[in-house]
Amino acid sequence: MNDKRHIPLDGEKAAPLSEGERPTLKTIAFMAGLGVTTVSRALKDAPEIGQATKNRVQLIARQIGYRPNRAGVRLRTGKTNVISLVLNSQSEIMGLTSNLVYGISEILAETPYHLIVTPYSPENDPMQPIRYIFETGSADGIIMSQTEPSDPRVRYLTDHNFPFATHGRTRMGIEHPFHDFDNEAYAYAAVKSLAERGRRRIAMVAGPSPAHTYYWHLDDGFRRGLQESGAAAVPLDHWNGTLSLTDVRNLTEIFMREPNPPDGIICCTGGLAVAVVAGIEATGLKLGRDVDLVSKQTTNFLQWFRPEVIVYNEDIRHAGRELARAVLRRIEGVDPTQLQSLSYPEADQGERIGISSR
Amino acid sequence: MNDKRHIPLDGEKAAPLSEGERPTLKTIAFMAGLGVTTVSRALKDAPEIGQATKNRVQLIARQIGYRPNRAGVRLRTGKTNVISLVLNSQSEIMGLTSNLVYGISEILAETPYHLIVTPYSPENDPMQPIRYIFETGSADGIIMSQTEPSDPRVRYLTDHNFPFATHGRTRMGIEHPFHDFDNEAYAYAAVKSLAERGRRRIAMVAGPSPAHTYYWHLDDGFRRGLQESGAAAVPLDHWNGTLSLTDVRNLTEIFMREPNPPDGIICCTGGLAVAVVAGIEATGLKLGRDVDLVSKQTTNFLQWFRPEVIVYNEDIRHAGRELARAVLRRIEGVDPTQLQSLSYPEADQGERIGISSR
DNA sequence: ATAATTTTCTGTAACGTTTCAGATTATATC
DNA sequence: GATATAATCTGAAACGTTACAGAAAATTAT
Repeated sequence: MNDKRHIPLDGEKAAPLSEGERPTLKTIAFMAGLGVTTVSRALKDAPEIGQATKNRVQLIARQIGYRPNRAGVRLRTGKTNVISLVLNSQSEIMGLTSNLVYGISEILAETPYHLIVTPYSPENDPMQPIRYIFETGSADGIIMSQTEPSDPRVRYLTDHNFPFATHGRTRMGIEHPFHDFDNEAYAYAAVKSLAERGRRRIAMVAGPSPAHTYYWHLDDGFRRGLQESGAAAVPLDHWNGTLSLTDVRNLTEIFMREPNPPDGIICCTGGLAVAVVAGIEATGLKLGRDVDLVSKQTTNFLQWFRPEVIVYNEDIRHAGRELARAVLRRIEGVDPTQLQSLSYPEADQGERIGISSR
Repeated sequence: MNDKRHIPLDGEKAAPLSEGERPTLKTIAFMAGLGVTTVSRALKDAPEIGQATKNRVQLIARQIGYRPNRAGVRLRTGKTNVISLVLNSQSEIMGLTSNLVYGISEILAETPYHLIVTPYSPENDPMQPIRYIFETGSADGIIMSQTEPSDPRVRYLTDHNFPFATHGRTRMGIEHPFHDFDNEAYAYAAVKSLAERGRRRIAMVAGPSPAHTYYWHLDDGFRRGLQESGAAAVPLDHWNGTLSLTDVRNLTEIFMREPNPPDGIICCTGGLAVAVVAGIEATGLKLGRDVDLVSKQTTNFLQWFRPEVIVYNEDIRHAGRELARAVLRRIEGVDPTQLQSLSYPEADQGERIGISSR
């Protein structure tokens, strides 16, 4: 079979005398005595290239450490091999950004994709980075967080058929890839664990964001839990959307001094829990005795802070992995309904590891 | 002057009938009745283009929302307009990654640069991502952390004259751009504040990384502080390099139970402080009474944890900004010695804001 | 008015890749 | 042995940009 090599005559093709230069298809073509087209196809295992040739070309490519020029591919095909992570640079739940980044990177590391991080400050329009990426075609897919029940970004990208995945769900009748923590299940479990401890008057500090979808899931789970356990909800009025932790602490203090304070509180982030604990303790009440606190955390630290806090963990790194897988598969054309996943609250085992000290 | 427009004849040039397509130089050239070369130059204010033409071209470009195609520029010029942030995905000091990213992004937002994040897992060779970026030319500059006193990455990039900036200094006789927190000043200030409170036997938990440069700076400041204040160092033997926080807690407990325990401890990260406090309290000793603790933190949370801890802040977002500015200027050819900066410990004001609750 | 000079503009080529439409060679068919 | 068919391979063109060398027009000098 095709054993005769095509020996190139001297000067038949411009010899790429590239010493130290990065090898290109031309380099390989020259070395193999083939055309660049053939090489290009051989490297991607095209069926119209002979097996022997493919092996030969691939061997050469491997030997000289050929790596396709991203700009060349991108210019010709429009494929960027980039995933863009778009997030709000303000609202940092402890370790959220880093773990998302690391989780996504774990998946992308085995692909040709690079990860571009595109933060936007809260005073800017959240649509702006989205439009930019779409209009300039600077990524093949987008991962975004801070999802809202009716999210214009989701509408825009869906309308334009641009691959994306959201951290969090929407409620707008559009099927799209997402990964979400099951906050309904969390709030439900939280109520149950309080009820188990005999707590009957329960309040939930759901974070200052009824704008975000998770608020409603929490609320659903909260209600379901109350219903089943027969405990009463203690409403937190006037806790508007833009509270600092200090505000939360002070409000908690006022709140706990009112007649009939709650004996169980549910927090949706570790940050809130810290502030709420400070407020509780300012009134002289004692955690675990007078009042129990359940909190979700994304980084193992509440146990160090107050071991009495009942903790559920949300694994953000896992979310990052799921989101990365989802966009990649969406880019491949997989149906959005196949790319929706939830993760569930993990009751903390009380292990005191996790905040890396390095 | 030059008022006569060059009116293109019908069909003189291939009319780019691009409806909905992204505008390119060709589009503008067609609209302006000019050559693409002229347009290209007009957009970058080249001196050989008439002022009137420049204005006209720039107006058109603005109107139709022209944005240069990154792949085109990159292929032609080799300029990627990308900065790569290379970091260890394991060693996460609270909020370090996110704040670095946000700080860098703040600066890059006003430039054409994008930020690619390239984490590497600790089991991989730290040189690998560096080589990849250099060999594939996938960025114009690198920002990296986890700097070591004799850092092979610094040597490699310097040898290859590739722009970079490090978070942390080296001690290898190479002048390179860096930004660093003045750990010497911090350790010194920490000793002084302990001495002020009458503490005489001081130990330092400098983190498990004598491999990293900052360890030595801490040590320098520690010694200087002791010398000036006449306090004694309590050595921490057998605290080897890979301790979990639980290990730290347990070691602290053992340590504090030995005869003549320290009455002042200095921690170099908030994570360590948490574990050390837990160890101290396990022995029944009381913070602020029996022993004082000074810690550095990169996120406001120690005050919430134990208000007794004496806190100094390290502003990582600021570090990100400085590092971004440094690489950018290095890319422009500015001398490395001009691109070295330090930031100084800020004694905490005790404000209880900073952990965003959103 | 003509030549010399400056100013302003232009087409071509190249960066590295893939797609298209063929071209060449080998193999099978009659 | 000629022809059809399949299997391999190929050059040219294009993606959008910039560098180069040069052309055309306007201005100045003679």
